[in-house]
Amino acid sequence: MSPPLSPVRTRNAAATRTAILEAARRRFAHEGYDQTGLRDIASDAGVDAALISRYFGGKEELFEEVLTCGPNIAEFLDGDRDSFGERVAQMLAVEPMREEKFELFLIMLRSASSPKAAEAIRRHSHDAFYQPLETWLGGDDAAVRARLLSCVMMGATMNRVIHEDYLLDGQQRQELCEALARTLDNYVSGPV
Amino acid sequence: MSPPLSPVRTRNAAATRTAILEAARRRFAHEGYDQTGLRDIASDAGVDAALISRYFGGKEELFEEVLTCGPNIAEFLDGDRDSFGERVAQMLAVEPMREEKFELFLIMLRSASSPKAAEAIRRHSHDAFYQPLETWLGGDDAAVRARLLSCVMMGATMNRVIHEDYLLDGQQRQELCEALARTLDNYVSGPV
DNA sequence: CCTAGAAGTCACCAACTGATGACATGGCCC
DNA sequence: GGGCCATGTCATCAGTTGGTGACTTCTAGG
Repeated sequence: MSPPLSPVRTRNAAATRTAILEAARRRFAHEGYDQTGLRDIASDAGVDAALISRYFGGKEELFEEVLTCGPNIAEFLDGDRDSFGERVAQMLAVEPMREEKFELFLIMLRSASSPKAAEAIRRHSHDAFYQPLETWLGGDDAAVRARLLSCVMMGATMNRVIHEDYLLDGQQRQELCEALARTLDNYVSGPV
Repeated sequence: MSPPLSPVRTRNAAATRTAILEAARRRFAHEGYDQTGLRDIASDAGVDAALISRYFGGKEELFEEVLTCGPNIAEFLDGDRDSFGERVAQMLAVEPMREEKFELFLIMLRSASSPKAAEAIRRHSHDAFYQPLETWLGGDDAAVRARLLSCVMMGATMNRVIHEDYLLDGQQRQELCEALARTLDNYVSGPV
């Protein structure tokens, strides 16, 4: 599927670990937990599959490690508060989905139905998404606002995953982006 | 998992087909395509697993049949246009998720990551969700409005699936419901 | 009552998965 | 240079899955 990430790597445990983690993250994001086999990850990382179980304990532990060492919501929270909606909407509706920013969403969406992965996702999506978002929002109804934001972000990603944007042309995507931005900004600072 | 749906059924092909379809729909909705085995469905339907392949051709064909014979968006489109937001938001945020109305969403969310099921989902979600919704909305920007509605509906369902509502209490859920209703109604008839 | 064929069951297959223990190999320190 | 241990590979296992063909059993029609 992918070219090897670290072409030169000679018996360097740390580098091998990283290569496995990166390969796993990409696989989990683009195919989901169930559809990703240890042999796939190993092949991408240029490593024998047995090594993964030895390094991480097993597939589930690898998945947890991928979640905890990966990107989180902080990226979206950086920057001007007033342009939050526009920044996020741009990513959700316009930017190509292969972006790394998407990986967290994709992993959650594509793996949430696997019982083995569900608990890790639930925990991580709370700790590395909801909680920071809620704190960033502040105020009494931060929890509800965070949920509303999450609904739109998740739903927009889900729709792109299912339909791969076949249904909307560039113009419509632009309109979608603007509408999403308004909704998001409203959830951030408007009346709930 | 579930009690047999048709306790008395003696060599009645049509009834057996229906029993299999119902069992499959529930399984696919609550566990997803990958996690559901033909043996699980057969067990729920009180039938031998071999019968499923013989009746439907295979798991993929069964899945397609479940989608096409199941509920669609029409249920949400019935009733007063002005109360659309409230009705849908009520379902999304308040009503128990075991409701049959949810099954279409759950099937899509929980099975979208399976390549075998993805194409059927894409097609069905277009034919039995987007298209009717777009027609119902009407107007030049119906496609964009349909997408916006879909984002919120999908996202809200996704969040409930992941977090099972642990994060919100009754009061917050009520606030969430009202906010969702406003957003949905705005997408239906407000300025996009 | 009896048989033909539908309805349902059983045993089994090949493919795949995650995992494990035995083995090979290369780099580092003395 | 030589041995040791971390690093990596190989063969293989047990479990599960979807699928298939041969078999049994029950019902309907004569």
